[in-house]
Amino acid sequence: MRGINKVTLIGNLGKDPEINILDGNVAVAKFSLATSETYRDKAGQAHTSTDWHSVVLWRGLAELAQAYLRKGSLVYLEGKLKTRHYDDAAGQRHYVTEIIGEQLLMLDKKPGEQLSPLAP
Amino acid sequence: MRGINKVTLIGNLGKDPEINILDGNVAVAKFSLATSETYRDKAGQAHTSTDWHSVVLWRGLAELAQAYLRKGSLVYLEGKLKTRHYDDAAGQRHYVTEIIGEQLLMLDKKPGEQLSPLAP
Amino acid sequence: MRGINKVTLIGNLGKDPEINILDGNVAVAKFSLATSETYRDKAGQAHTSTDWHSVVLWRGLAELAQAYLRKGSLVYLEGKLKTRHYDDAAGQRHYVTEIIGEQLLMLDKKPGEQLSPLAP
Amino acid sequence: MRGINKVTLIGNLGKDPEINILDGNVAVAKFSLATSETYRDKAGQAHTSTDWHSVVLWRGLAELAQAYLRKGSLVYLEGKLKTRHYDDAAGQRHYVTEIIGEQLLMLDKKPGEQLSPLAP
DNA sequence: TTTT
DNA sequence: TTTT
Repeated sequence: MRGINKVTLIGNLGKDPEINILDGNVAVAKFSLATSETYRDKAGQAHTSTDWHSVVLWRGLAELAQAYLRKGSLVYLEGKLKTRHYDDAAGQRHYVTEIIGEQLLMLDKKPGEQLSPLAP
Repeated sequence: MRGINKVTLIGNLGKDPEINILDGNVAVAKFSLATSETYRDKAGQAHTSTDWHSVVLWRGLAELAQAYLRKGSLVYLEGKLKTRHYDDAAGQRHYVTEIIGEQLLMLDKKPGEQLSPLAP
Repeated sequence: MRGINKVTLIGNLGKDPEINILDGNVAVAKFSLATSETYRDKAGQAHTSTDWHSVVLWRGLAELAQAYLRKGSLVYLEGKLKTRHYDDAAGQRHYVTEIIGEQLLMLDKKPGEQLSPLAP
Repeated sequence: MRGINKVTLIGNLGKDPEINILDGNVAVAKFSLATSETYRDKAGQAHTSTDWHSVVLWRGLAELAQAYLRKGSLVYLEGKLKTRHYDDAAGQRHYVTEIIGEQLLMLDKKPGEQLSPLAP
């Protein structure tokens, strides 16, 4: 049975994306994305709660991120959830859940806007 | 700025859900959900890849899970991503990403079907 | 500026799909899909409300529909909204909104299940 | 069987929203929303295709639209599809499909931005 | 016109 | 750990 594994986020980048070029000239971009929601407590007081998401983009989407995304950029992102694991020096297993991006929309890009280059 | 944090899954429970009743008679259900996709490699060979997701349901949805979901059940689940952390005995920080369910559809429930009780 | 145009439905076919083969051997399938929701009125009485959607599938998805979908089938469908128009004999313009399917999951397909052939 | 009926749009308003106040002081807002996508033809030429959607907002969301949305505004909208019908003077039945908004995000609102009042 |  |  096939299934559905889909994530939809609208939020802001916490930092500039980190770009790596792998063997075969394949680009990978990673960044944290913050999604915020506001809610009211029982006393009617408004609060903001923020969730952070680890995003990974491959190939063309990574190149888009390198060219157009910076700390603070507002994006729409669609992708799938993947959880991988590694074992630390003490032999403890760690799990890392990432969103592998499949569609990206830049929501605050001004046409022709000049961007500062990414730190190397 | 408010954002969007939304997950949509269709998949099968790996085991019976674990139910806990917290203070104030609040029910919580946890289970792993498998989403599978099939793809073809360069040789045209079909492969199945499965992702596992940690799902948490609260209150009414947890009671639904207790009453109607079992190992193997096929469900549609909508929710939001939350990542929490804890420090292990060696002082290493671990991150855990869960999907907090907000809408649930049972896709293989037969009307009047008799379910085995959950293990205590 | 690019945008997002996405529809997600889970529901049942009202009738068998209608299949047409166009020039160039391109298959098109059309069917109505019912999505139901239950709600409670102010008196606590449960009601069911049903919406009907016009679905259009092209090529491979149309062939899937021909082979595996029948009246009553339960499906997950993802697609985009398209509104087209035509003028009737009295010169009045009519608008028709359809969902062009992009992803289809059969949710009640039994493996190896034998299906009655579609009426010609 | 309950189902899923969900629409997700990101696009721009074609005109200022039309606001009506019904009996019981219930606000309704209506507007057309354009979603655009770019694609390349076989010759590699880029084209833009636009779809128009009829959006209806009720109560609090209608008041939000009145206060903050204008022609050209960029919004994220989630809602459900509803198709209603009416018969014209010639006795022909017309169908109208609308998106009943359930969640709205303003994607280009500057904090404190001054908006021109809606035409009465 | 579907389904529970 | 699921399912087809």
